[in-house]
Amino acid sequence: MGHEVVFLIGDFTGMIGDPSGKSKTRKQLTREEVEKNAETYKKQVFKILDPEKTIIEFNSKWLGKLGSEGFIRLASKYTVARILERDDFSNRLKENRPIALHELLYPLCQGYDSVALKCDVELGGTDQTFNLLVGRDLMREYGLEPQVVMTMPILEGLDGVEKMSKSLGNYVGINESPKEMFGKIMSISDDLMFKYYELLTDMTLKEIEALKNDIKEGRRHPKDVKKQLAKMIIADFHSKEDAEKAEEEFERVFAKKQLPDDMPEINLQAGEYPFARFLADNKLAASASEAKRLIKQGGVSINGEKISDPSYIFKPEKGEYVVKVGKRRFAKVKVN
RNA sequence: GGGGAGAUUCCCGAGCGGUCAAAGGGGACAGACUGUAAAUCUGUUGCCGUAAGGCUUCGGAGGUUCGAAUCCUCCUCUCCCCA
Repeated sequence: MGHEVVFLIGDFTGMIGDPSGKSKTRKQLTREEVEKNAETYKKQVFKILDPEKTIIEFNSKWLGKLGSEGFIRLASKYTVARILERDDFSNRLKENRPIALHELLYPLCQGYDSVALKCDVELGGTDQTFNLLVGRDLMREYGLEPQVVMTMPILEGLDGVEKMSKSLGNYVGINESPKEMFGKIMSISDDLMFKYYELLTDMTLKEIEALKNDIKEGRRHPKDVKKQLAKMIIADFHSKEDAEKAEEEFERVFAKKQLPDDMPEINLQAGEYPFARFLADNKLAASASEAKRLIKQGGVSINGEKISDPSYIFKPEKGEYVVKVGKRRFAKVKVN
């Protein structure tokens, strides 16, 4: 329809921190952090968007120029009452939690982006509805045709509760290895899997419905359907071959309990090592204390043999050992 | 400007001079079960140490005390009420 796609990186607004859905004041990012993030965003979007047809913009370009005067003028276009309509603000107010003044400015800044870009349409998650609508109001104030707002459902994270986000640690990263992706997707619940089908694949709702029925009537096993999901997603971000490989690897390691084909290697001299210390030093456990706990709980093995003594002394001789910690931490120990 | 309440381990939150590395819940991790599912059950959850034990932690800095998360002083931050 002759639209241009602009992928906007909020490098300026990032310094405020989006208060959306947050119950507390968000940590402000420094210039450097924001710039570093921006680089990784670029890398990630082009896995999906066509670089030829996408313009990347940074909102510091116009917001940075606004200056104190410009900011005051911008702030004069909106009222406190209207800003406070926002759920997270009014909730925080009600519950006597702090709201810093700059947070109130966030929606205005984001709205001003639409003014600066003279947007026709802005897309965002449903959690962005308020901010997107402020954009419309501001456009009107600045004598522009208000943009059309399109929102999409929020993708839940692996826990199935919170929205998927890096800071919550419940995410699958676009840049992650096929292997990681596969594992993470396989660990979601069956219910959540359909949501992922909806939001992350090109399958129609009808097809997904059919899938649900197949499972319900026993024609397909949920595990296979989930594997198919994982493969589809990996094919999008990596390739079909990578997806196949990830599946094989997964089957080998978890279904057949064999070893992964690439393990981090640890080189060692023959000798005696307090085992817990050894695990901590090689990052297989956060600390020696934690390593001891894991051993006590039966989560640690050498060459498939469970170690149960927390004060075990590891006495490797020349050769190779496979150390397994928990379900998914492996290391190959090479001893000279 | 005046008055009041508060800051506790990853998060929420109890504790109010020794029995506190600190209840309880959440999260996370491990084990059982399984489909590495989810749910459930059990356990673990500051660091060092083979252990005995030691060390550091309760907003920050001092102080009182044989002994402080707990008492005092100052500081920082947050919330409420009045102006």
